[in-house]
Amino acid sequence: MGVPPRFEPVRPVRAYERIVEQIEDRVYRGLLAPGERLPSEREMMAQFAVSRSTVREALRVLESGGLVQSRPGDPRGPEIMPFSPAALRKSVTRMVQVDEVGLGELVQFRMLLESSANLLAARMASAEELDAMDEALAAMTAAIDRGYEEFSRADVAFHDTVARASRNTLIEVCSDVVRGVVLGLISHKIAHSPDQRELMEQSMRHHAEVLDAVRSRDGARASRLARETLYAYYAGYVSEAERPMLRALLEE
Amino acid sequence: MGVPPRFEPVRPVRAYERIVEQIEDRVYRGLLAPGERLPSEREMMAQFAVSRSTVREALRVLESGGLVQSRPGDPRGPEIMPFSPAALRKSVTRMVQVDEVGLGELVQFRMLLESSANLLAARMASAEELDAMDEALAAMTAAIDRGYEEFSRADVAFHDTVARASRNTLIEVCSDVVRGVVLGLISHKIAHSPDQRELMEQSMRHHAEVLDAVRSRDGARASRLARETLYAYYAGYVSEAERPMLRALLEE
DNA sequence: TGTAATTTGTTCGTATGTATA
DNA sequence: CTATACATACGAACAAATTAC
Repeated sequence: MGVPPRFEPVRPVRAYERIVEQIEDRVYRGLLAPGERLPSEREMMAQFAVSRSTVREALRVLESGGLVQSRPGDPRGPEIMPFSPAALRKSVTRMVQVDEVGLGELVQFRMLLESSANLLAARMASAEELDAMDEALAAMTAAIDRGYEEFSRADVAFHDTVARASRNTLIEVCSDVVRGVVLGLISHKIAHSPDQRELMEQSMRHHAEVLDAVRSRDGARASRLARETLYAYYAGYVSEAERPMLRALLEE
Repeated sequence: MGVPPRFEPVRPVRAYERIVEQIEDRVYRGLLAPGERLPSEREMMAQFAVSRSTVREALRVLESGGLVQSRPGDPRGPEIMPFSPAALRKSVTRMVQVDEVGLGELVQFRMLLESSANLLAARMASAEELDAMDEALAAMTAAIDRGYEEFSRADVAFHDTVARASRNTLIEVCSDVVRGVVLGLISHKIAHSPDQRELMEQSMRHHAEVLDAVRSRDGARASRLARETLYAYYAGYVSEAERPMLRALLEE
């Protein structure tokens, strides 16, 4: 009404960006599905009417986003890739690297993600998914004697199963990403911990409790257990200044 | 123990990737801060001992990740950029575009994010932040007469203030991203809604309630209000099949 | 199995428009 | 206003890798 219509600042659009847009658009519309192939660089050079360097810049950008993958000498052309959380993981990793976020915030975020995942899993999990959790828990138990590496893999599998049972892909993917970043920051500390075996046994008991709550369809308890367990595990690695932030999620 | 050590599959590392790694590494170590400049393409071509095209491919990848920005004719060279959630937003947008996640999951995720943001804001918000929320709410009230565009901007400002008060950058950024994607999917429906004015007034009342709960340091209430408000707003746009997923977050 | 054809990875040289000093 | 240095974009060429016959 009283607001004068204003123009937007323009940034020169480079040739390779137009190519990226066109290809992204086709993928989004489903006209180009994972597994299918893009034309060869020389073919695209002709279709887009640009030089090969320009085509290659576009391909490098698409590749860094995980949308395509090109391999030398492959006459079938660059491959359209299925979705992968790799790009998301890189973004979060960068936030951590440039000190935009610290370990405390990561753990806090993981607490709220897993808390929600457990709540939803308790409500939604199918019999098959409960069985899968059983298996994952058994794998954890068996892995205690085989070292932290193996135990960590089984632990990840358990959390993955629960997250998938939440029936929310965003929760699933974000949990995976944040868990990966947290482990990347402190897994070496755990791996060299003197009371490593006790940590694993304690973890196993906590996971058994979670599974029990999920199976009993007790979402509130499963949710609370997630927060408590994560706090018990990671609070020691978080600076004292950030610890009250984590406790805020416990006293609900 | 019994596990035979296995080799990892190798992917040929291309020249431009090594360049990207070196530059990313310097930025992560703080040796290259936002605002600083990279050498010119010709200079890098000499330092990395590669061709111009290779340097350019690396720069395009870094640019698509939001890490640097180069402009034609600028003799100071490509600029190191501060962190921006643009890359994160793009990843999430892609997940939505390829139908990996639907509106229901997005809204559910937003419910748990804002629920947590409100909970933490009630505990952590400073007097200045409470004042900022007051201002944002006043702006919303004033914007009701100026149309949905303006109201939406004020609404976003309010949520941003609350998210920032949570003192968790991940929550802040993810809320911003998911909110943007959701609005991108349905803002045109709201903009053409016949009972638009009533929606805005209702929204304003809900936000006033949230602010009251935050100011009273009543985290549980602020948290519950976030979930209820979002459900009341967006459930109508979500398919009936997905709606029970949202309700699961209400009955806690 | 080996060979030929095709493709990508990379380099080099050049022309053009643009921003800074 | 001019000179300089820059980024954008083009095109040709060679080596290495992959597929297919």
